[in-house]
This record gives sequence, C-alpha cells and structure tokens, in this order.
Amino acid sequence: MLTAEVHINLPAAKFNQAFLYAVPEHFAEQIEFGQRVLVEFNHRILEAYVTGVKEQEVADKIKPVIEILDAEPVFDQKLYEFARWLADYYLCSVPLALKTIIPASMDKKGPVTITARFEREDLSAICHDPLQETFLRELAAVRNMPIKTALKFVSHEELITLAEQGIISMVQKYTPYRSGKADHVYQLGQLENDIWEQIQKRSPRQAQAIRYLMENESAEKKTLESIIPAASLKVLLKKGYIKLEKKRPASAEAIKNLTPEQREALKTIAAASQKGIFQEILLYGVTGSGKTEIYLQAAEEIIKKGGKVMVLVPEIALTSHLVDTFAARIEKLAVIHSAVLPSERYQQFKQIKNGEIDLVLGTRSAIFAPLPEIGLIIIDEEQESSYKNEETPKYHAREAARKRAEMESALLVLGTATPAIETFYKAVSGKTGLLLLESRPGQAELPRILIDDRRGESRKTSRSSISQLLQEKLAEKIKSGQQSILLINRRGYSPVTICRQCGIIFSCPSCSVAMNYHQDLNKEICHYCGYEKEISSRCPECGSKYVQQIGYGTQKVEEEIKTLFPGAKTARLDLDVSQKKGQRQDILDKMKNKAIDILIGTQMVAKGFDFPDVSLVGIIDIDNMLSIPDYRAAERCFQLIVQAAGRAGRANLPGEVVIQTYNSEHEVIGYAARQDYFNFYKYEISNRKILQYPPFKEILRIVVSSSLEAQAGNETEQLKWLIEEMVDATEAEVDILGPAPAPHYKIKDRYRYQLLIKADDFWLLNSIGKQVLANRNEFHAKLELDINPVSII
DNA sequence: AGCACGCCGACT
DNA sequence: GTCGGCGTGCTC
Repeated sequence: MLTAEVHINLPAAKFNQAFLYAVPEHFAEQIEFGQRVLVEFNHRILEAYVTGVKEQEVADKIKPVIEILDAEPVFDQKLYEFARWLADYYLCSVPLALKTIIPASMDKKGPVTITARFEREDLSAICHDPLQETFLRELAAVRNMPIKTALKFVSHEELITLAEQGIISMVQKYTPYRSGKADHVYQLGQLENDIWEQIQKRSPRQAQAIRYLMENESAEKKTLESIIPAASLKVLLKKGYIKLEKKRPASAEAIKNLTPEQREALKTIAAASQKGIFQEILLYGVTGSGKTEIYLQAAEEIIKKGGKVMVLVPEIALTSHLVDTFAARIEKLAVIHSAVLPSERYQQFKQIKNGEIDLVLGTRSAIFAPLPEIGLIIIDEEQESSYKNEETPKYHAREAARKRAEMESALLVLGTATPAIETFYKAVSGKTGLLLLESRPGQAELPRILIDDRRGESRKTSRSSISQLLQEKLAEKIKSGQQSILLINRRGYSPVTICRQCGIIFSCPSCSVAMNYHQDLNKEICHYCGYEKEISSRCPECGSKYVQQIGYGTQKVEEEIKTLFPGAKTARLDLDVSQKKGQRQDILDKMKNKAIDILIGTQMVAKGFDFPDVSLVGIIDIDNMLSIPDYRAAERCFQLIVQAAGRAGRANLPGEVVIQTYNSEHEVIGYAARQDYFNFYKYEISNRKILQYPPFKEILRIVVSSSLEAQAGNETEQLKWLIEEMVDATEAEVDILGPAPAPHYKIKDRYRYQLLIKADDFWLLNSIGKQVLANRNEFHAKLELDINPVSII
C-alpha cells in the first residue's frame, strides 16, 4: 500500500512526530515529498506537510489523504533537514519550522474545490436522496470539482451538510501566482523600415508605442501600458516588433581597485571558499574600509566557478545602496524583501530553486531560500539585532546561516565594523577566522568626536534638549550649507505625561508603561499595545489642569530645532514617518539633494544611509540608552555611536560628532569616542565574565504570562521548582535567575514574569527547554521560551 | 491545539 | 432525571 508520512500543521511543540496516512489510488501519481496535503486528524480536517512517500504494508487501519493542496513541492529534502534542525535548536514543532521556511508567496489559495471523500463503490451505502445521488455519482467519477460546478447540482447548504457528514470536503488549494512582470521593461524589437511605414499608416496606437520607445529607448511596463491600449501592445509583442524584458541596471559598476589590505582579505576568503568545507571568518573592517567591494569580488569568484552566494542584510530599506551596488555587478541576482510583489516572489522562488539565480540578497528569512550549491554565505552588519526573529521559532539568522553553511560545506563570512561581543570572542579565541581592515581607502580620517558634558551648562540652554555646544555647531553648519543629523532614540513628542497636582503618570490601561504623547496626532499612544487616547487638558484622576509632558522624543526635538533655527529646513525620520508609504524615500531623496539641513531621527538614520554632505551628527540622549537594564546595553551603545560617527563626513568633508551626556567619564562613551573597539571589547568581555553572561554562558529566557496576576506569579515559581528538579537530576551547573516580574510587567492585559536560566552547555539548556515544553500542560499560563535572547528586557 | 469523553453539580 | 461545567487524554 502506498503511504505518506506527514507532519500535521499544528504549532504545539509536541507535534514533532510524523503520522502515517494511506495514499488513495487516485493520488498515487501526484503525491510528492514537500507538498501540503489535507488529512483527518483526531476528528478534524487539517493541513499537513508530506515528509515521506513509500510503499509498505501497514497492519493497522490508517486514514487516507483527503486532498493534495500543492501542485508542486514547497520544500525539498535539504530544507526539510534544515527545518528539523531549526525546530530542535530553537524549541518548536517541525511543522512550525516548516511554516517559517516556506515563503509567504506560497500561501495564496484559490477558489473552493469540492472533493469526494468516498469511493465510487460505496456510493449506494451513503446516499439515498436521488438528487444528491446524481451529484455524488458525478463527483465520484471526477474526484473533485470547483464549487461553481457543484452548485449546479445541489445548494450551498446541502454542500455544508455533506461536508459535516464527512462525505465531501470543501477545500481551497494553493495556487501559484501568475507572474506580474512588474520589473520588466518594453524595448524595441526587430523592425524593418517598410513595416514601420505600414504601421504608421494603418495603426496609429501601435505607431505611438514604437515612437515612444524610439525616443526613450525603453519604457517601464506600467508606463507604456498606461499610454497605449493593451491590445496594441499585444500585437506588437506577438510580431516581435517590441519585446518585454527584465529590467537591467543602466551601467555596470566598475570593479574597484583594492588596497593591499583588501587584497589580502579577499585572497584569504577566496582560498577558504575553495576548500569546499565549512569555515567561518569574521571580517572586521572599520567604517569606510570597503567591505562591500570584498563581498562583491568574493561573490564574483564563487559564481565564476559555478557556485551560488547568499548575502544577508539587516533591513533592505536601510541598505538600498548595497542593493544597487550588487544589482549593478551581479547579473543573476534575486533580492528578497517584503516590498517585492507576491507574484514576483513566487517567480523568484522558482528561479532560485532551478539554479537560475547566482546570488540571493535578502533579510533574515532569505537564509531559507531554496538556493542550491551554496559556496558562500555573507552576513553584513552581523551584530544587528534584526537578525533575530521575534516570533517562535526565535531563530537568529547568524546561527541559522552557520548551520546552513555547515550543511552546504560552504564558507560563512560575517562582516561588521562593530562585531557582536560573542562573535569577536570566537574569533580571538581561534574558533573562527579573523580578517582585519583597519584603513580607509582613498579618503577621510575618522570624524572628530566630542563628548559634550552638559553638567554645569548655563541656564539659558540647560532646559533644551539641545546643548549649547550642539546649538553652536548646528548654526555653523547651517551657515556653511552643510547637513546635520540628530539622533534621538525615542519616537513621539514626549514619553511621559504627569499631573503636577496629584503626581499620577498617564499610563496605558492594558500595559504597565507610560503613554507617549504624539503631537502630530494630538494623542497619547502606548508603544506596546498601540492603545490611543485623545489628550485631555485635565488630569483624569484629580481634574486639575496642571498636566505636563516630561522628556523628549523626535517630535519635540524637531519642534525645538524649528524654534532655534527658524530658517533651517528640517525633517524627521522615525517609525511613525517611515510607515507612511513613500515618505521615507521622499526624505532620503531630499537629503541627497540637500533640501534638508537638519535630519532628526531614531536609530534608523544611523544605520546604513550614506549622505555625502553630512558633516555633523548629534547624539542627544545616550545616557538613556546606557541605563537600559540589559546586559547588551553597553554593546548597543558603542555600536550606535560608531555607526552614527560613520555617517559624519564620509566624502571630502571632515566630520564631527557631538555626544551629549551627563556621564562623560563613562568608559563606554570614551571607547566609542575614540572608535576603539579593541579596548571596548576588553572592557566588555571582562564584565561578561564577571557577570556570567554570553559568550561565557548560554541563556534560556522563559516568560510566563497570564491575564490572572496571581497565576502568572505562582506558576513561574512552580516552573522554577520543576527546572530545579531536572537540574538536580543531571548534577550539572545551572543558574536559575528569578522568578522576577518581567521588565514590562503588564503588556496587553497580561501579567508577565520571567526566569533566566544560564548554563555552560547549549545542549543542556536546550534539553531543559524541551523538558519544560513536555510538561507544558501542567501550566495554565502561557510559556514563551527564547534560546539566547537578543535582549532580556 | 482542540475535540470527545466522562465525571460532577444545578435546575426544569 | 438532563444539561452543561471543565479536567484528562488522544490524535496515524
């Protein structure tokens, strides 16, 4: 008998095992590894992934596969193995891991299909109604039909009844997107003179199209289709007078000459990639040292030898120049990101799978692209926290890439100017390779970094969010026509509103956080649950009118700047702005065209953008960042300052950075100001050692949450006992911190407690996690497990 | 996860 | 007597 091993698509971690189903005769030809199917499982009809098809004799009665949902497989053996690793390593079910590796573009469903769930010979036993019998006999013959056809025989209600009785099932199958070819352009094809004259005489619309193409060389698909009727274009295409081709970047960028340092690094990478075994190299290069050129030339070498390359970036939108550079140099390139239309993504998926793509560039989920024969995986800005997935499975793309590279016997290159402490630790202790790029080719010294201690500042400016020094510098830059960037790590107008009469803080009714005032909307917004409330001029508690906003965010800084420099052109770039479509690009364009003097924004402006005329960067509130109760606070702070400094004075202008602080003797600020990664590393690694944090310990964070306050607390306690019992049994050294109220005690009406479990050995911690999940039904509260969390707040 | 089954109390 | 609360077990 033909059987299918399937994984039922249920998220619970315990559904890790495969279940066996019978493959009915009529599916024998179609069923394939990696398809999604429909099966009956414990009185329910559920989706499942086929992870094995074989002929075997089965003793017990097994249920049949009801329907095949995919025309083609959505994952292969290799990706299945990768998914199993993902599930095992990050503590989730195999089906959930499979769901995360399958791109969303594969999730489009077509119209409802009616499928028979009985064999033709059983028909007389299940049906007595003559009208229904006609329908069912027809259905038994074809096995399935569109709902439209079925409705010609019976009513919708009858279909539902039949479905409830299990005689038929109503299914939506996955249907591939049709290619939209939005990234295509029209170009002139073969066109003889006499034909052109003929067209001009007989077909004015066609002639217009050709004339347009003669004048413009090529036309965007959308543009031409908006001028010329589709029918005319179709005729021209069919006759070959015009053609539709994939857009190619205008001019290939020249290969840059390498500095001796770069050449050395490239040589090492090329040599390593040729060995055909898994290796890992950290490419540590100061900002402006030309890492991108090394990526490109290394990729080009691999591709020349028939290998494929994967490049991961933190966020495409913040890395558009990198995308452009790759597009100009790599011919068979696929860029994967959320702005790509689903139809194109489907197309991409197929091309990648078929080996038609040489290089995949994308954000963290691109690590799951079905790219064959990978020779090199590059992770740019490897320290970025956006590589961590914040939903289960809470994977880190860097770790996933390491595994993928291992599976493919490929080379993994981690590139950065500020390595994550863990990454650098591995490199200096010899576990991975290390390449240094310490000089900047061709240009610019490091920017001048000023630590601006605001203690004792004169009354005149001390109440402003902008220090006296920074005000002076800004005035200078405006005068000389240079651009400035101000970094403030908080969006909104002000983060706290209080009543000066009774002292209450305006806080979110569902979360234990203060409401953020947003002036543009004149609303208070909770940044955790999104709750919004019109601001009232009176205190809701005591009715007094002494309501005051405390602290500042981007909006307030922008307002102050406008008051201080009425003539200056300013713009704000934060999450609120960039979520409005096109606004972000608009601001970036304006910045490039020098239509903005001062750009005020959150971290996003510090990352990746490259504006050649910026010569001043002000970091408004670094102290706030340093005070975050997270073991990575210092690291993040250092990274932010170095990144921000990288924005200042990249071309021919000497750059300046002003760091405002009330804490000028803080070591981290000092190291960052000197751009001294090595000493920062020494300082930080000794802290990590003393406090027993990564890389010296692995961490498992468990957040226990419940809408019942007591339940959350009690069950966290109970969970701790359970883990202590497990640990006692192994006699291993494990630290359990907590139970402690989570730093955000209440979010969306759920009370949260957390446990931090630290151990030397990853797999010991992992097995503790697995045992916790195995005992999950002892708990009523929600348990969220995070292996090596990127933040513990 | 979520459905069936089974064991209890409240109520027509 | 039955209706429905929810605790427990099971899912090819």
